[in-house]
Amino acid sequence: MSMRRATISDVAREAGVSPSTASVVFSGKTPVSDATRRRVIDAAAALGYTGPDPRAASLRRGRSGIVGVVFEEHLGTAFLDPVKTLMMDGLADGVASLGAGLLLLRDHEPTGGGASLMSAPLDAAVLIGCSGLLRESLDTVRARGIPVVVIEGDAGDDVPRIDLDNREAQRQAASHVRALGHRAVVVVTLPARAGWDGGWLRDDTEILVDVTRERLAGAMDVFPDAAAYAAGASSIDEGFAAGRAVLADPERRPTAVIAQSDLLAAGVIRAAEEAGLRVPEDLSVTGFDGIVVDGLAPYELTTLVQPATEKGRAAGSAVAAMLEGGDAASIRFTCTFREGNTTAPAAAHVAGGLPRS
Amino acid sequence: MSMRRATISDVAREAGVSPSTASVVFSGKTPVSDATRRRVIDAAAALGYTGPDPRAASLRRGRSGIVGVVFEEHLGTAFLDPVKTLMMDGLADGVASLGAGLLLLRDHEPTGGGASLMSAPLDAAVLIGCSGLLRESLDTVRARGIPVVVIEGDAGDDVPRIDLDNREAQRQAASHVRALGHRAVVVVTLPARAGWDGGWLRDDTEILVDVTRERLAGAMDVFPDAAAYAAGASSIDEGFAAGRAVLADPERRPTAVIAQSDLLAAGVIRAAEEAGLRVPEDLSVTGFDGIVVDGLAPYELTTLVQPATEKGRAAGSAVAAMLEGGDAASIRFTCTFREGNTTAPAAAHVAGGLPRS
DNA sequence: TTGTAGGCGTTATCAA
DNA sequence: TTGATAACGCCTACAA
Repeated sequence: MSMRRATISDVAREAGVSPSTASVVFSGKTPVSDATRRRVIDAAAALGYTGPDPRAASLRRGRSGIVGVVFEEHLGTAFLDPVKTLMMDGLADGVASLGAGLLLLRDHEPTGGGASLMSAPLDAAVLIGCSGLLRESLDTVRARGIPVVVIEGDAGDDVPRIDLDNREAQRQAASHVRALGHRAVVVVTLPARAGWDGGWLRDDTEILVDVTRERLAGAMDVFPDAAAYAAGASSIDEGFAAGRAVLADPERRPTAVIAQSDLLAAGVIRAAEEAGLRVPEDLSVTGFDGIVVDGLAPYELTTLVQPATEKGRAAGSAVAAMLEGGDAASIRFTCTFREGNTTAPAAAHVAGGLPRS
Repeated sequence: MSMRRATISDVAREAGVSPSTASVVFSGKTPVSDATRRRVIDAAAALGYTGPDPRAASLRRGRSGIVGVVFEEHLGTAFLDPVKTLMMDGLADGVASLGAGLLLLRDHEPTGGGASLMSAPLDAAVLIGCSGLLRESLDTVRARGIPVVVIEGDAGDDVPRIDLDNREAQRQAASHVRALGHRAVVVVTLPARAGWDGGWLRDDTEILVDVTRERLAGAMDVFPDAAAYAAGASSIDEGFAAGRAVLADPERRPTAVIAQSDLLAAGVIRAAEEAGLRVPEDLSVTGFDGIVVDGLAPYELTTLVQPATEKGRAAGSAVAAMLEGGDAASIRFTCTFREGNTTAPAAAHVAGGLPRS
């Protein structure tokens, strides 16, 4: 029973046609007479042939139909973030139009053995994030001559990027908060760098994560003196911890918190509730992302809606364009400000000074 | 500048050795003298050759180093579930030892064009879930003669499965609840089938999802008369909705809710808070999964901890075993009961009858 | 330790 | 509409 699998030649022979004709029946690239097609199909069925071997096809065509997606974290960590999850969906769509699938890759292969950027049969690669490892991954991919797109990362000039107007968007939310009369404002930011544990940002703290820096700059454009607390990750729990820290001292409580993600904002709201503060009456909170935060109802965050799915789709399209031989331009997406029920005018009596960090 | 990429033959020629020698330098499968190696490496560098073309190598070897993971939903939906996310991590580990990567596949290709089970260069496939489509996917894969493993799904006898002792585990939690004196208990279950919108289960409701059915059976073993409300999905929001429905009528309120997932349990707790009930004093709640529910602190769910990462890793190992030519046995994992602070003895005065659904 | 030879299964090209 | 031919780039017996 150890007979080898049927090949297209076997099918052709069985059907009494040439291999090229049989091939064409499966690829549909050239007209074939109905009678011939029938014979080939039947022969295939008889032999249990289920179609061309993708490996051979990809060698011949020079395409594997696979796009690598490189994460800098554990897959588990990456997918906990709804924004990335949405991006993946968009990306899946984007490359599907190209007839490709997504291969998950970690840029820091733990076991050393796994499929890697070096050895996977990729047509193209999408890099996500902005760590130092990205640099390395980028070099690998480019050495292989594979088209690459970077989402949310600084990759040098000749690599198309998919970006967001982080600073402008955040400035918009901050302006909204300011227009409501808030003066005592604290920013709760995303991590300052990989391995960050949470804590107040000082003037000399180096912020290595682009997104964090840009959004913070946007907030500072409006509130130059605002203190900023960088959370350990983008999650409700970390937001909660940050919120506790920010609201710890009743004397120095802000009347508004600008959070750099919806999850962080949700955590801050929890912390406010714990401290006996009402949102938005006693504390206004803004988020960033515009995702659905599971379990946050009945709050609707005042936030910046980013087109996460679109970003993924755009990356897919960019990759597709490059594979067609074209040049993919970088794209900068715009966030949309959405007012929810977590911001309200500042109560006059609580306006007070805040410490500069 | 449109010169074709260098091949291993080019490198060999440049280095003054034969192609096979050059090949061996890259694969390391055979000893090569240092001098030769040097020459080959240098030649490669000079030509910008970055290693064997994975497409050609995979044809020759008959292995692509790619394992397909088939989901029955949108990727976004799938990854919102922390359990799946953990499984993916385990799976990534499991197949890495095999030198493979994970290719994301949706069993219901929306655009029709994308990489599919039919055409992707897979060495093996892992199917997750238990819908009707699984059947179809399974047939496709097996027709191709590709090793396959099913996680949490009924796949017929000769397909290795990775399973959980759902019924026994749930029975254990139910027993705990019963030992605490609860008699008025409602089960909040996972969806009864794809497309389920949430609602009470009646005796004649057909439950098409294995996990739902098994866990429910476990609860019914202990509380044969318990009513059951099937949520629309495993999320806090759906749990909240279910909780509202379950707690709606003060006259018929249960003293304990057995939820089939931690996310659902978290939602039920929210609903309880909303209804002015204290957990666990007025209402005991149990979950299932043992994940970290972001934002649930300070509650610690009484729950069944399932080895999600292990499940993924086991699937990876099973696949690896099959690729080695061996037979992979099905594995059944066991959950561990963990008591948190969301269950407490039933208060005597609220013991009351519950309607049978 | 190195080289030779043959084929992995397909498909693009061109001619019939 | 069909068929012959020639790669695609690599790897592995096996021989030297």
